[in-house]
Amino acid sequence: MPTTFTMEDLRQKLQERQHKMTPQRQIVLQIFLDHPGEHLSAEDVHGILRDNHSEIGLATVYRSLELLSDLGILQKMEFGDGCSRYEVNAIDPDTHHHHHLICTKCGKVTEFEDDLLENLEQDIENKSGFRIMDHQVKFFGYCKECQDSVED
Amino acid sequence: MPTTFTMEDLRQKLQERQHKMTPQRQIVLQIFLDHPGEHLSAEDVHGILRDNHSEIGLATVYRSLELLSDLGILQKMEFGDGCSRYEVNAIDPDTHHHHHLICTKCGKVTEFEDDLLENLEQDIENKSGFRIMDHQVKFFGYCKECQDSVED
DNA sequence: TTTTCTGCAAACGATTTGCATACAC
DNA sequence: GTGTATGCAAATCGTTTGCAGAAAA
Repeated sequence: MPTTFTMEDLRQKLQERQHKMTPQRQIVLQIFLDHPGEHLSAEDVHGILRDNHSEIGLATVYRSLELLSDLGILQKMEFGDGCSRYEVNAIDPDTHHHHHLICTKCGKVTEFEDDLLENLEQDIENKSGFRIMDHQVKFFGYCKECQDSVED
Repeated sequence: MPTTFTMEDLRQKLQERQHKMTPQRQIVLQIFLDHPGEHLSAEDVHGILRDNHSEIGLATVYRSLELLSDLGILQKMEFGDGCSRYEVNAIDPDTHHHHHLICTKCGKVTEFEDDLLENLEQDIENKSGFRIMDHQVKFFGYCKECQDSVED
């Protein structure tokens, strides 16, 4: 059982919505499969494509990122650096629960695997009547490396 | 004991950093005190000021919002609607832990009070060595009102 | 009076859009 | 063939910045 999306998943999800499987969309997805654990912006993707000598119009990159997000293949997120960033979702919607640790000094973003929020989600649904489909958690602080230089 | 910031806190924090107490900064803070539980953007604030006939240059609004955030009085956040939004922090850094429930259908953002993440934070610090200062949690799903119309 | 602020207008950078062409189905 | 996607350039929109005048300390 694959833990992440494949090109075949893309083809299938595109078909369901009468969208077309194009080389550009495949390439954009491939970039994310080739860069696990990274949080790529549209410019990042565009730059990687340029390096690969398989350039795609920036507007198409933006359109592909939005489409892949709509299809649930990518997850869109903001880390406060002025642009949207994306990463591949896990296929199982219950497994893609990792949190982001954002260092407010150096800006580095790392991940932390966890599923402790399951209980919390249930609790929130019960108390608020809100039907939760997904969540995003960001922790702000100082990464190991920056803690040394912080002692003020 | 006040649960939120006052004008006097602003004066004090500004002094500590040799910044000046200006009418504009007071007015911007006052807007937030007058609109508890709302998540105002720079444009929102600017619009409210216009309605109040106490207009302030938009650039100044942006500068005030950034300053107030730096002072820890406001909290900056993104809900994916293309602009930064702000709300007043609680004074006690341990009490300002409410989560945001974002309806992906109508876009409404509501709050949910909770402090269940304390344990989680400790756990993360132990396992990752990351020193956590703050966190933000967003839940995406359907609000009560939208659940009725979702049944697909 | 010295330094920091404000307001305006211009600059910016990320993202979106219109449109003619190219391509997937 | 038909409808959707691409690429380009122009437009948009939130936000930042330079600078001269205004105001706080």
